[in-house]
Amino acid sequence: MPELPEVEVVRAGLAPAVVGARVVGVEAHDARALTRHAGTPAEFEARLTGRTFGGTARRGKFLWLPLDEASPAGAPEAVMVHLGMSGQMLLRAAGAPPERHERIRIAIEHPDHGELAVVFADQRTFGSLAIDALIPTPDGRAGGSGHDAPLVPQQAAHIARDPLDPAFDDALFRRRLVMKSSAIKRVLLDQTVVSGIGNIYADEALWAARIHPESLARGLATRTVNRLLAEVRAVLAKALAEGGTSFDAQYVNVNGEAGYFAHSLNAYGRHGKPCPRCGRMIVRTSFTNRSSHFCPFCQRVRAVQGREAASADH
DNA sequence: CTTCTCACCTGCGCGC
DNA sequence: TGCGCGCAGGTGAGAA
Repeated sequence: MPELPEVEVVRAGLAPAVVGARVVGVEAHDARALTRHAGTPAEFEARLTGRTFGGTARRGKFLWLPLDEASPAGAPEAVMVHLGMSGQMLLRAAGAPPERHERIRIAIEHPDHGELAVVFADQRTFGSLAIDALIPTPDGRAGGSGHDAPLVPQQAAHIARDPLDPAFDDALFRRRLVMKSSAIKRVLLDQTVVSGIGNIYADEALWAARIHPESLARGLATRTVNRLLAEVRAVLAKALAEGGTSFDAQYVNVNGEAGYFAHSLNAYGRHGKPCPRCGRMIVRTSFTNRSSHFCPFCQRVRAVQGREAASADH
């Protein structure tokens, strides 16, 4: 369940069960679920057992659970989680039967809630867990949402802050857009420019801002970029409030429940159906091994290559 | 340097 | 029923 709202639903769901809980057992069934982890599955199990979770944090689509105790070398660490395309973090009763596509099970003991199982299940195995070092943020601000520490996992340090992060720098985002000679949709999906946006919310935000996905990023007027950023925030916040987007049982919260934002989609997956704004057909085009969905009438290409330099400053 | 393609996987729904 | 094909919410190594 991969974009920002879905990952945030998972983070918020894990927090009450995990913070303050001690790991009493780890079973890593599948080494593919540890592709981001430097050691072996056995080493992961041994290193995590006995540790205590001190919080939950998220930046973009990266989620991490800081550990109370430092590493033997004295460095702060966290369990880093990336859900990939199909990962799930599920909370289950201790000893619950194996989930479909279960890859890793972490048995925990919480002072208030007793024994529980945290299960990482993942059909396509693009997601993974890792024990990763926490390093200081360059700006000294909190590393992500949900936790105050100015630390971020090494593996997530190259990712930009997400648009719902209070420390997100709008002016920096605008400056970086002006330097990009790519289509705006490609830039929205570039996690080093702005994190948390994936294929669904990119299409939704571009539809809401009435911007063609192939518009040249550096050709957008400042007011257009500001409108886009506002729509990105609006669609992410609304999707979060509705529990995320679920098309099937794949994308669920920690209790296995689907979100209902799929009912609020205006463009994504709606090709051949009328645009909710103008009534003309939404189209689908192929885009980097995936699809873009947009309204060709509401979303025109304005920023034509070769003309953008003259009109970029507003 | 920047930009872009492709591999990494499993499973589902569709047309034949 | 079965089979092949296209498609799916992401990422990052390596090529251009």
